[in-house]
Amino acid sequence: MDIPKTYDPKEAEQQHYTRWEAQGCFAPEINRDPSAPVYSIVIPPPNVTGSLHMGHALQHTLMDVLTRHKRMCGYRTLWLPGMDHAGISTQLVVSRELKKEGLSRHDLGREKFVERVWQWKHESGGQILKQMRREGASVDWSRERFTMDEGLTRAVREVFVRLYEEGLIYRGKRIVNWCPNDQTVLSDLEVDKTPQAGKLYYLQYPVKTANGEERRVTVATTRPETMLGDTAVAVSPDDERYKELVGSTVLLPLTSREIPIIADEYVEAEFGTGAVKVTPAHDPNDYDMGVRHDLPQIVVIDQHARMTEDAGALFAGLDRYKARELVVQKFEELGLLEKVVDYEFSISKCERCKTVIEPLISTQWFCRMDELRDRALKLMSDEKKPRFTPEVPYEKVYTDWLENLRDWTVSRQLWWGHQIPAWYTEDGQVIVARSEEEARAKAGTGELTQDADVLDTWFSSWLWPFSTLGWPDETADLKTFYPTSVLITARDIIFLWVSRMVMAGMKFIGETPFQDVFITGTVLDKHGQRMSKTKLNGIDPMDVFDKYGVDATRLVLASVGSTDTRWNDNQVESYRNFANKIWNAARFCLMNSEGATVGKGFEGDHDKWALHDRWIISRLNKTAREVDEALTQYQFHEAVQTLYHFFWDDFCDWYIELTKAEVTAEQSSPERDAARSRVISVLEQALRLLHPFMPYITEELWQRLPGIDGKLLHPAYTGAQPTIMLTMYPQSDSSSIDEGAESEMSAVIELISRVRNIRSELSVKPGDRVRVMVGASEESLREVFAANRDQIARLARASEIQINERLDAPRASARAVLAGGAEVAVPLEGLIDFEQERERLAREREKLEKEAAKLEAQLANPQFAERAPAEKVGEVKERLADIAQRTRAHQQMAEALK
RNA sequence: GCCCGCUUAGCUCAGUUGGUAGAGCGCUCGCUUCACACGCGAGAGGUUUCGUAGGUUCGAGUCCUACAGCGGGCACCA
Repeated sequence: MDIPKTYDPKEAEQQHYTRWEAQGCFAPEINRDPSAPVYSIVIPPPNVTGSLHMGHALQHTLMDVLTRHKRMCGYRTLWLPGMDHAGISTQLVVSRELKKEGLSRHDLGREKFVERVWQWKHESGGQILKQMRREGASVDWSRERFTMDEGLTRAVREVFVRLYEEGLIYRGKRIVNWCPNDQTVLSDLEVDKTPQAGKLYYLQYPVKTANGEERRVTVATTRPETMLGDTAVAVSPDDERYKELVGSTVLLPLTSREIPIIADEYVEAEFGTGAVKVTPAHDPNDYDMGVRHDLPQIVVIDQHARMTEDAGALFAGLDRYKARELVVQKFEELGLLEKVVDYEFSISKCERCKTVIEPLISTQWFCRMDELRDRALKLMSDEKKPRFTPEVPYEKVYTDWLENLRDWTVSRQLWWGHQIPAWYTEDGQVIVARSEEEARAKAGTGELTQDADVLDTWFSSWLWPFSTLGWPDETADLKTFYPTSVLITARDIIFLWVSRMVMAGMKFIGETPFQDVFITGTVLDKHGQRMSKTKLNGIDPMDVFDKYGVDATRLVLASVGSTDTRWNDNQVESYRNFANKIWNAARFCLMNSEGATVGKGFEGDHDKWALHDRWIISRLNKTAREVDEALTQYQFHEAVQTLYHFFWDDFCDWYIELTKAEVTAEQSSPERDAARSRVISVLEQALRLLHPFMPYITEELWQRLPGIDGKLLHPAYTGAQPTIMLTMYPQSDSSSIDEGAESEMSAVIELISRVRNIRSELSVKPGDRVRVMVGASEESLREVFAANRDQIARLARASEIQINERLDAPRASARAVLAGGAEVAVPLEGLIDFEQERERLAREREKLEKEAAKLEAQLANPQFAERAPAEKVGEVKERLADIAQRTRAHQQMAEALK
């Protein structure tokens, strides 16, 4: 048998994925059971411009673990992949490419530019999907979707038309977030507020008084250039200082305008000077005030962030920052600049290009959210859907945000995206329709111009859970896979995406798009910083795959789950070692596989099996149960820990060692065949348990096991090519969980450990065999030790094991106490240093005494005995009795040394 | 300003109905024992202890209150 000593992940990672894919293992159609339950997940569509980062790898790992697990449990499983067209990002990427050729998108024109984007998409887009194959993601590629696909575009138009017809979508003139660089409007969610050090300018406006008396009102601003568009000065209605001025006017410097002083609740008397300049055309709060007081809106900054004609001849055409300097300079010359102070404030920047946002009044399309919002909130309050994991804090974050939701700006001044299905007649009539033909029919004329804007990228994403399944058609996929089972995503798109999907799902299907929402943690760098492109502190998952293997990386990511975790190569290394351990355990089984058959060896009366066989089957079933429970509750870390310890501690450290003598016997025999079959069968079950987490190594090893064929597949997949991913996930059988075997095994393990401890502490040479004398008053315990005499001798490196009712060891023996009142002694004539041994025993006794003192204090408290449940009191008494027994034995041992 | 999370062994983190503090890495000692040195065996390490101070309870890492440090979200910012 030619198996390398070290597992090389690369080979397995190259082979199996293409085979799985080619054989259709990822598609739900592989399941032949018409009554099979359904499990479905839609991927959060990554941007077409994106490449794989740790956040994706984390989400994908969790989705794949769940999908593979359910598939092995016989579910009709769909994990649907796809991508988002990512309007602004993609347009930026392609524009940048054009720029290298000295062109702008305007040079090409809209049609050619969009063609160019599609070309880019085909050639360089979707790197991430290739990388997903390496991750082992078992997505159904036959159902891959893109938000600009024909079908999804149809869904977008359908939704737009329906919402428009219901009056939920409307066109209006409002103040919006404008990015002067990208030349488009942005929703509030696409704007980053970043703190910035700046200046606060105190400007004085002369008041026009009846008697010609000189009086000035001071206003403060961080944007002096906007004063050119001021149409009022506002003060608090309760402010005594200004009360008499309300109703009078000020002469706005640098302009020939006279503007009123108004009173508005928005102004806080205590803040700043208590007087606020009001620029309705360039500030959202001022806009609202302007509406309240019917103030004119004077636009002084245009879409390129340059000053308009209305800003006055002196300023027209200037950049906003140049204009700022000039305004300040002019105020200074006029003696109206009171002071300039340093000031820290938040500034709104475009999420994509980081340009400072300019609030502008503009005509855009909006979606009214109150009705949609109320339905989502009701779903949460009445039915607690969707169920968030972790529930704290995300359920509250979600509902709080919904409660304060405002209308959604859905139009964007871009070329890449879903063009708004609205047409205008020559006389300005608006026709909203599913197609141009429909629009012509509605308008009764062919002379139509389509709205030039496109829809916000999220306007297609919010339909993703059903548009990908064929909606608005009543497709079989929609009926089968909607609602999806769970959504796994990052917390930063709960508002942008998760909440909107719930609203769209309720509105158009009448049902929540997913039962559960699992929010992943964030993978941070080793200093606890977020990984980001600008900080260059990101760790590329592909590099980690190359270095440690995909399976090891997946275990780390599964352990991350929902907690923020600092990335640490040590952890991947430890799981790389685990993969190697699995490899070598299998290597051992395969080197001793002659005569073995997977699935055999555990025949006959369970009670007659050897202890270690009953024990490992019990451990296997408990592990299956715990993994199942952990996954049901999305406790991925728990599942990984359980599997790790089952495989390494129970299976490798104990089961293989306990059976080694039988398995490696030189003479072939039915007993040897059976022992070999048992160990390889347990291995096979363990590989199945591990498969959702470690798809590659488990498949690689499973394929090598003797006797692998289609018969091992889950009944739902009968007829498929043999692969571990279509076997049945081990189900816990409570009748195989044998507490008796587990406690007997603990006694054996404890005995071996105590002898090993003595050997090590007293520096017995590893090769030296020792005599082990056991004294146990309980007959059943003596029987357990006797039945496992050979294994104990082997693992404790003993020449013989003497088992008696009472311990009768030579004076020169090292001793230890076991549970159940048993004792063990290792005669070490000539080796033992009496003083050293007394000290060792004293140390152990000290530990016992400490624990006993603690328990005694607890029992001595009358309140405890009175109020604690009898079961707990009994437990403490039992433990104390055990310690007392051990302490007595210790005293006798110390006596024996004298 | 409002809301939330985190603070447990040197490091990274588990600890889900309150009931004997755990893992991996690192460290110490001993081993090339015929699957594996990416390994095997043994051990130290948390001041009666889980950021600090109180409280509830027979009993608190776990529940409550306040505070501190770190991190996150939202709002405002003339």
